[in-house]
Amino acid sequence: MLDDRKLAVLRAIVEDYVSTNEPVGSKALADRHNLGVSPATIRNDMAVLEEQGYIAQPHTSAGRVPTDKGYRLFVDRLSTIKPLSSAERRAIETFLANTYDLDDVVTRTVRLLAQLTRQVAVVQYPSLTRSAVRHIELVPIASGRLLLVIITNTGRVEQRAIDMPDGVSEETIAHLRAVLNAHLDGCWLTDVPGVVAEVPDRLSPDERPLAATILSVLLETLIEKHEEKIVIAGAANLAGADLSQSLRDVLEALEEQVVLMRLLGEMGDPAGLTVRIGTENPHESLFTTSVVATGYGAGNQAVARLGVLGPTRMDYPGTMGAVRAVARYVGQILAGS
Amino acid sequence: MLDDRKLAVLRAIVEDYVSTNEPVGSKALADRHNLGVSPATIRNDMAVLEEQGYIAQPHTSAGRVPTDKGYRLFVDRLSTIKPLSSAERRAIETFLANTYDLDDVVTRTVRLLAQLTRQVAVVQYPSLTRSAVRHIELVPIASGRLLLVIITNTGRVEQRAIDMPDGVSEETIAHLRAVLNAHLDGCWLTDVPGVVAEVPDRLSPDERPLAATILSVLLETLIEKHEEKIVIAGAANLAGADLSQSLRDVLEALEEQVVLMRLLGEMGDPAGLTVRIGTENPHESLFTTSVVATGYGAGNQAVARLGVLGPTRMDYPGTMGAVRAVARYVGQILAGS
DNA sequence: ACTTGGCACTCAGATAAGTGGAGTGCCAGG
DNA sequence: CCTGGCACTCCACTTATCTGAGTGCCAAGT
Repeated sequence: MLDDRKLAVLRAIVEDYVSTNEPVGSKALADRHNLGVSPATIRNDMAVLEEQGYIAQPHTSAGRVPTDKGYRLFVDRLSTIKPLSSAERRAIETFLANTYDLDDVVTRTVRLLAQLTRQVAVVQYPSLTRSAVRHIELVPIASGRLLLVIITNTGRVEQRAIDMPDGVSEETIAHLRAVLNAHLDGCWLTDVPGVVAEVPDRLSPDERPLAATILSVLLETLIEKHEEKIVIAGAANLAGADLSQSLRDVLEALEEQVVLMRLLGEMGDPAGLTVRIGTENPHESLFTTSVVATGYGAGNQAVARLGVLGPTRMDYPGTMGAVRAVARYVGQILAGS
Repeated sequence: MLDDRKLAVLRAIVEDYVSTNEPVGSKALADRHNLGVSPATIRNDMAVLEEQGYIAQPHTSAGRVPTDKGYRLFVDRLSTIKPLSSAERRAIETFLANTYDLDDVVTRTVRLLAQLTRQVAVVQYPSLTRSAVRHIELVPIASGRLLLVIITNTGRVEQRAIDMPDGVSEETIAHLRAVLNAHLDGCWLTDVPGVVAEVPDRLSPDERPLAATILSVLLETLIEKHEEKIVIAGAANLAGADLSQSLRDVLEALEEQVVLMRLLGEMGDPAGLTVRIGTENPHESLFTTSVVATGYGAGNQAVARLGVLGPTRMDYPGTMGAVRAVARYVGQILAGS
């Protein structure tokens, strides 16, 4: 129902509007792109596109602007992901070279993405589910509290403080530590719940209450809290873009962990790029923004997501290229360290 | 040179301007505050205040607006820190109750401050210098790397990955771990450098290269990196305030660790409240903002700083009250856990 | 059946002009 | 030293007018 030329017109409208930020008219289109037809013909095509809901005019007798539906079609069928320039590749490499640890990788990645796309970058910490327990440490700290530290083979460290009943001896703690490590060392996180269930059998009755507390905290930390941490950068880039929605709402949404989680999206297609446009977003404050996200992780195992958020009027091919490239590169780094 | 009434006029101008965000004129002043004199008299006083640089008019025949110098005088001599309402006190307590660990305390504190003051809150992680080493862990992770984990008695956990030469045995690592803990357990961080210097003597020659690497990373982590981490919240609150400076610049400044550090200020007067107004700030992007900061820490030992940033047109007494109250409360929590 | 030039029409945004009113400075009298 | 009065200034707001980019539609051309 949309012939090739109409699609070409839509593509041209999206491209022009993205680059100029002004409603684009039939004459301008005919001039800038050599579509081989006159403005009048383009007007007819635009009328059809508008009727189908792909474009709209801000007011009578202004040019056309793509709708969310128009961007969607553009992304799905009319654009090819733009590979990075060599300068950009070099930027990635220098930015991510010589990373120390996971925190370091994540922090640099989010800044890199923000800088590369000139938008707001969002990076989720790699999930723990693909990693294994490397070591568990129990350390008494002041005033009847115990610090539980879990170290994984991906270099991630989780910590939680636990209230401890009075009169627990150093020996008890040492024993618990030994037992926990004996059972859990090398254990895949996905197997932890099963293994944990067996632990109490190896303990003397008076150790069990404390052990129960520790184990429940341990499970909670590893299983439930395992995907919560998200980091953002480049909020300043929102100031330039004119969100019709009040900027404040968007900034507020970005400070809510919960919203951020949903924004990166369920891991439906972990590896592939996800693009969510305008009202496709899960939160009303983000109806004038688009999100380009993808999974990433060591090798090709996607264990977390990263992406960028910007106005719906964004350079999709470029942004998608940058997101994909960064995800791949970070994957290599995670695999190699 | 400024008699009492002129000071009262200045105070009234600041208060009115802060609450209305509009230049305040002589008539409005006479109406809203009972200064006991006529608008004409106030006009004369205002002329003097303007000549001295405490207030200014945006244009002829508009009301007056306080200058940075005017705010400074107001803060120094004309205002008393406003104690919190009981509702606010309750908010603090519920917000900070049942905190798990240091991360938790800091995260909640920064959000609390942002919410309480409706401005941007900035919290620096407590410095390590007042704490002692509780435990040191060495954990081999994938591909020739070693994870150094340092746990302090304040519940803080630091981690760094270290490249390891090939062929280091588990026993070597275990021995190093034992030696390190034997020497450093309970050691005040300020004493660490001295103690570290002695360690190599207790090691066999083939352990020394690796040990040297570990020790240098350890020193670096504890001593140099110890004040870097800063957390902010409430950036959305900037959207409401109309910074004459482009909002973008301020947001950008807030993403720079370095700027944030200088913004909280040198620990000149660690305990007291510091107020930095407009051009007193260290960074040009922040010339239209003010910062209210203070030191905080377990007990009355100030080991880090926290504060808020907002437009120069801010409610100084209220903000100062909130900052001071939060700092005190966090101090109690840190001392008690 | 599609394309094209022509033409009347619409409407947001810019420019110009007019008006109201808040606020000032200054002066002369209490 | 304070006060009321008065002339003056100038921003902010409203109204009026104009312009031009862009459209929709139609009739003629291919």
